[in-house]
Amino acid sequence: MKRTILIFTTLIIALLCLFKLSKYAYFSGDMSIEVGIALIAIVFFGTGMYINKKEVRKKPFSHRQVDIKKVEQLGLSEREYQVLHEISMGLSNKEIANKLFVSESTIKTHVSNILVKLDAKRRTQAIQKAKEFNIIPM
Amino acid sequence: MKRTILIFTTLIIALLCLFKLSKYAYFSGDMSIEVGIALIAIVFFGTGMYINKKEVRKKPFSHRQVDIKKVEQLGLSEREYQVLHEISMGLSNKEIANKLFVSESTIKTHVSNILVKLDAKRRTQAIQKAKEFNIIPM
DNA sequence: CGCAATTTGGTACTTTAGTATGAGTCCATT
DNA sequence: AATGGACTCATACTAAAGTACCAAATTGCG
Repeated sequence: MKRTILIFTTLIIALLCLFKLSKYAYFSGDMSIEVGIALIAIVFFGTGMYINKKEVRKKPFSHRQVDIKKVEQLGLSEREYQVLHEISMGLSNKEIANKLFVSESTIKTHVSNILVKLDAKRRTQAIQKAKEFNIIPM
Repeated sequence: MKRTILIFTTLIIALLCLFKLSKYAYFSGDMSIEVGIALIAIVFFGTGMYINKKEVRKKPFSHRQVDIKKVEQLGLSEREYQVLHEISMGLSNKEIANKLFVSESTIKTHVSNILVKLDAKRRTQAIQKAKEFNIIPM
């Protein structure tokens, strides 16, 4: 964060310098104006990308953590979320049923509800969506 | 990639418009010049951050690259790897068939071979194993 | 060229997945 | 006590997925 402030300060100073320089440059031809604008555009474009990349690098795993809020937002219950997790581990309905000590029918019901809530047609698509929503650990 | 080109085209057009506008604005006061430059700076700064964020989102696990050696090691053919990728995207056999312009039978054959080679019982387990082997982008 | 691997496609079959519907239990809130 | 949500389970059904086996076309390579 300190770094961002520093970069911004430097940028503002650079901008002010450009203002001063531009006052002299404006009357030395039309080309320099356009070149100047293009330069500013490129510099700020690059800076924007640079700062963003820095931010992402700082927290490379933050967006990969489980987003509990998203789970609530989707209306997934505790049990449904459990089942979703087991699905993502590649288990069949029967295997999940054995693991959670319930019948396969129950798992089927849960899976159907999960598919509706995640707006998925198949369990594989549910895995993909869950990944996108960051609600399963990858 | 197409999107990036589109955004850049729009930006260039916007820039050219600004050039035209600036020619009239330059002589209507000193403030407008600085405001104009600041605007360009902000717009390009924002665009830079936006595009970068998009790119990062597209390949959030770029540092965990696809292990091509592992693909060969597992004996997965080019086509099989393609199909595996589509499976991981949550597509059904029929959807994959349509996407790759082949019959569903062909996809079934590929899937069966994939499951044997990955030692998986289901396609969901194949996805899980593929993740472990780092042979699909996560 | 000829061989091997890949890719494609089919049929017939079994298994798993998913839908629809209904219903009983438990538990917290009103 | 009643209502609603979550969890459970069942039946009956349809739709995918997956297996087994076979076979033809294609492609890459020595």
